Amino acid sequence: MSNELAQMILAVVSQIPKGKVASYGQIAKLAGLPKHARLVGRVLGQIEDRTAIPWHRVINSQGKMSTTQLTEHGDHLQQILLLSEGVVVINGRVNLKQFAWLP
DNA sequence: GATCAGGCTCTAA
DNA sequence: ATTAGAGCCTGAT
Repeated sequence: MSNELAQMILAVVSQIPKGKVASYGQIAKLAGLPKHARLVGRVLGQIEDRTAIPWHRVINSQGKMSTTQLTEHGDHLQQILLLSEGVVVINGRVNLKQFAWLP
């Protein structure tokens, strides 16, 4: 794993404004890594709970969450976090037209 | 929706 | 150093 790439990716993720979401591919592109969507997912999965990165604002291009994150309460953590910042999540899906982050 | 193939990194041998 | 397998994806069938 290259920390350089991870840092760039995390830097971009950190820039996602509250109440908006971005796709893996979009993050990769903004980080200057056009075809590295999968790497983004990998990096996030690695640091998701160890850092203060808003990983929950990153979803796939179809507006769905890749992993089913469950809390001790048995709820979808990512969904809860998004809802708490005003992003509407329906059936585990986000309305990209409305909440996609447009830099 | 579900499926397929593409493009690229990471890890383990 | 090279090879092979697998992956929290995407865009087009």
